[in-house]
Amino acid sequence: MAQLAGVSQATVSLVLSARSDGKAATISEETRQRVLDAARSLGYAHDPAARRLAAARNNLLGVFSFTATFPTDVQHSYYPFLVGVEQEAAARGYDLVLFTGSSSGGAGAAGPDALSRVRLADGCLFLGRHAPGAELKRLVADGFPVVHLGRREELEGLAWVGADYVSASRAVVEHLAALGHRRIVLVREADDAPASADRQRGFLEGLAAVGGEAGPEAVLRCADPASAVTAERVRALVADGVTAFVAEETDTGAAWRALDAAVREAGLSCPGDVSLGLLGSPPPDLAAAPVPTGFDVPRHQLGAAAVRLLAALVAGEEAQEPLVACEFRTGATAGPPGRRP
Amino acid sequence: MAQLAGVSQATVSLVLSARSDGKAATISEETRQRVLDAARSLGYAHDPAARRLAAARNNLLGVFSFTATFPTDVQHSYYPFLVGVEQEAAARGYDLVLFTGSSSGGAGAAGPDALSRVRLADGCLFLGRHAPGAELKRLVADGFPVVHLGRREELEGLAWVGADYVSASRAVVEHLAALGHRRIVLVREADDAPASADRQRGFLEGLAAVGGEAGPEAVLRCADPASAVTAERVRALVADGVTAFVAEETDTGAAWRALDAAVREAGLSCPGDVSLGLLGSPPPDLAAAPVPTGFDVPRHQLGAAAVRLLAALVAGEEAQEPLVACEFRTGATAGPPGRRP
DNA sequence: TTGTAGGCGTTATCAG
DNA sequence: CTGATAACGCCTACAA
Repeated sequence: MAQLAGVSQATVSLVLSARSDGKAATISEETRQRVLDAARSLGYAHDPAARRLAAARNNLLGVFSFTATFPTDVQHSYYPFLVGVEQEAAARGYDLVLFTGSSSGGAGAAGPDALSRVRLADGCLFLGRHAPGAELKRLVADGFPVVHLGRREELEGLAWVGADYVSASRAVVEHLAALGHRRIVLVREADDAPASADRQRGFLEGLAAVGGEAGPEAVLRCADPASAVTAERVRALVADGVTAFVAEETDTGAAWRALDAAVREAGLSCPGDVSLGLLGSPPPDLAAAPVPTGFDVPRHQLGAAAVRLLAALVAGEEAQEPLVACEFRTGATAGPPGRRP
Repeated sequence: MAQLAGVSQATVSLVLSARSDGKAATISEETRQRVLDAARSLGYAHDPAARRLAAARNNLLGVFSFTATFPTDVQHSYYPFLVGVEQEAAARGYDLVLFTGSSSGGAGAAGPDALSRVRLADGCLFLGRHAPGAELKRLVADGFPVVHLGRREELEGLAWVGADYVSASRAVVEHLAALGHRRIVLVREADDAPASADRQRGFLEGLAAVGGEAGPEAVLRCADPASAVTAERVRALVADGVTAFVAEETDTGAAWRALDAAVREAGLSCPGDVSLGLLGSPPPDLAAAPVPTGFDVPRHQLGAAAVRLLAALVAGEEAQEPLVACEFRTGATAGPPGRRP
């Protein structure tokens, strides 16, 4: 302890914690310097564990992901989010501690106290849709600041930030409508993720707003897009008056892949005969193809927004707007409706 | 606290810490179950901070990198190492805590206690060559388990793991020699990194071992490879009897780039007229080119080895072999010496 | 086998 | 303005 070197005992706490604090006048300059010198010569530093134990702040923000943080398969990693998280945290003077969920490989990860270690930090950010509700609930019930990255409304009181898929999807439809399209079909997968539901909702809203036909036949919900969305199917729909298709983005990109393949196989030219929209970003392996009209999820900004919210919670402030706007991408797959064959 | 639910008070500590411990006979099965049940129903879990403060283990391994952990420029990130680190940590039942060095953007990062927060964990792994010696020294002096990823012998008592560049470089030279080369030139940059020194040493050792000419003219040390290694230079050397070149790998890949460009510009065919070796892996943007004869740094394994060493230190065991072997890559840029023009 | 007491390093409260 | 003192939650003897 530094008090041995100086003369005081827990006065050191005052001078050390009030480093750049506002209330600096509470201690005499002399002892202050004495303490500072002693601390420096001893190479003294706070013990973060003790500091936190004593109900103080750590200046640490936790990040917990339920899949491996550094997957060998770099495909669906949270890297882009984490970039934003790290930048915003740095900007706000917070340090990051990343808890890897996959660690303790099946042992601790599954255990009931898998999440307890996040209490090392002042608050924690959760990534991934597999966050166990019960544990999160307990955390927020204990008053521990928690933010979930991704819409999560089932859990009462759980703060979250998410992309505004509804508005973004709607904007894509409106863009198509502005080009003259009225009969537009959404291709989506069968699984019921909030992100899918949001996109469909935005799609239907957009359709309704522009006076398009928003009946149930406007959405193609298929368990296996590859086999459901065939060339004949597309040809038939086009013959029936459909002039544009939009696909939802998923991990696999199955809907977009199927749509793309079917149109190509049907011998339809893309911006010419039919217009295509993608409710999200194309899978990396299709990035070389003509860039799809659609929108990009602002992953960096989402990460940053999550950190902002978490910082607010830690500081005891109120939550702000959880939705982050997506960025419209003009792309090259949408044009005026082709003449019906 | 769980004692309210059960009947005991710190007995809970015994049963909870002896979870899968060897000495299980120290507590009666009945109270044990009672405590366990109470803990489960209350959702109780250790407070990691308190646990650590009480001189116990956390089961947390720290990772500290001095550059951004998630750089926007994905070029020189530690990602490949971290993959290995995460896997090995998971395999050993450790959880990972990643401290981002760049956070606290210039404020806390530079502060004297920037490293103090790693004490939250049972030990810490340091990545990057900018680790401040003084702070590391203090950490090891305090008996805190520390492992540095990358050779670091100047700091007495600092444990480290690194790639065996010497042997790997030597192997490349010996491969060339086996093909018949005797006059080989090393192109390296001027800056004095341990990794560069190691490669040069291995190069010279190899040359000496095969009876090649290992004089000082065998290594081209240039501040700016691009301007120093020109087509004429290469042509002159070849005319003088040099049949093979090797370049060191660096962040920028400048040496290899320069060599590659110069040879091409000199109108020399690569496996035909001259053989080329790369002491490391090619930069990503040159990965499409014919794969260079050389070696790959086993980044995953390095990360894993670092975790193993750190775990050993935490457990109070002794350090093991710090060097990890690189993997020879046959490649397509080396063949028998061409006829001298 | 279990409960009791002391201490880990820090902050917060409250007298001097 | 400063110095005691009591938590914070847990662990490790030691005593019952």
